[in-house]
Amino acid sequence: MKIGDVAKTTGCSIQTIRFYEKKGLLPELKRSSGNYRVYDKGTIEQLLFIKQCRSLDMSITEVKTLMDSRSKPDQSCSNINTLIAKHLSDVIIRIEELNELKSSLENMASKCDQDKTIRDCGILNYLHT
Amino acid sequence: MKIGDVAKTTGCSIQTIRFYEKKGLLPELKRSSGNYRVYDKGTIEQLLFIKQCRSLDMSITEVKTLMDSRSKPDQSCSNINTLIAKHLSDVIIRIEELNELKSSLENMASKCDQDKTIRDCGILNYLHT
DNA sequence: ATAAAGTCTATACTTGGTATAGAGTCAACG
DNA sequence: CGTTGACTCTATACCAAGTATAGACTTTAT
Repeated sequence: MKIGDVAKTTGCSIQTIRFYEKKGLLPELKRSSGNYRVYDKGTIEQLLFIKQCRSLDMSITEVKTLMDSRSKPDQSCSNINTLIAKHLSDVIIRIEELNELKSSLENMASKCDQDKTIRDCGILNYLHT
Repeated sequence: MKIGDVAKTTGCSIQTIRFYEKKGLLPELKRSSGNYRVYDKGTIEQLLFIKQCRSLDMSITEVKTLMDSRSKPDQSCSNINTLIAKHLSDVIIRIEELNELKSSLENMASKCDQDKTIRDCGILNYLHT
């Protein structure tokens, strides 16, 4: 399988696949006689795993940690639980931040309507305070 | 006033102030004989304005738009209202995305507890699906 | 044989800063 | 007057997570 096929199958772009490889997320890959990357089913699974993690907003470092764990099947998975718990707590904190932001913006938006001049704009005056 | 004083007064770092200048947010500044940047009260106000906008998560481009508007006091402020409304709607969309993310993560976290091996980790198995 | 499509590497760009290196400036102290 | 220390200058590189090119090479199809 060549990189174009992999891109179609996984939905990752060609550049992204090469980018993940450079970041160390796709180990030990072979090259054809013409120096083309050669992929197998395993790589596709790995890419889908990465995609799944990324869709959950995990960083590449986090994904790498998870993938490294997979190669040590007899170890405890407590660090994985911890990683996910930390990630979840980060998301919750971010939601709270954004909710406060939303209130501020709504408050500010209410200070003005469309039909004023810049000079009298309630939003700009609010920001200028 | 030199850049260090401005940094202390505004709470922006020295590098950040120079960065904003390079981005065109701090116009027409003077230099001392020794080529030091010289600031006045106006610049401080401008920096606080930028800081306020950034604390509302506006992009530098958005801030620039607002600052450019301030120099045309007789124009309508409708584009400012539009800018803020768009920004608010982006924030709301992001909150919704993060709430879905949170549900997914909670669901995934519930698939496992701390005391399993990597092989049997409910989280990894969930992600691998 | 040649043209088109695919792939290769290397590099630059994005956002909003942060962090150096190496050089120059300024004030104070002896 | 010299020199030390604090401050500032420019230029450059770095972060995340890709995206987008240029220019060269390989493979495929006609």
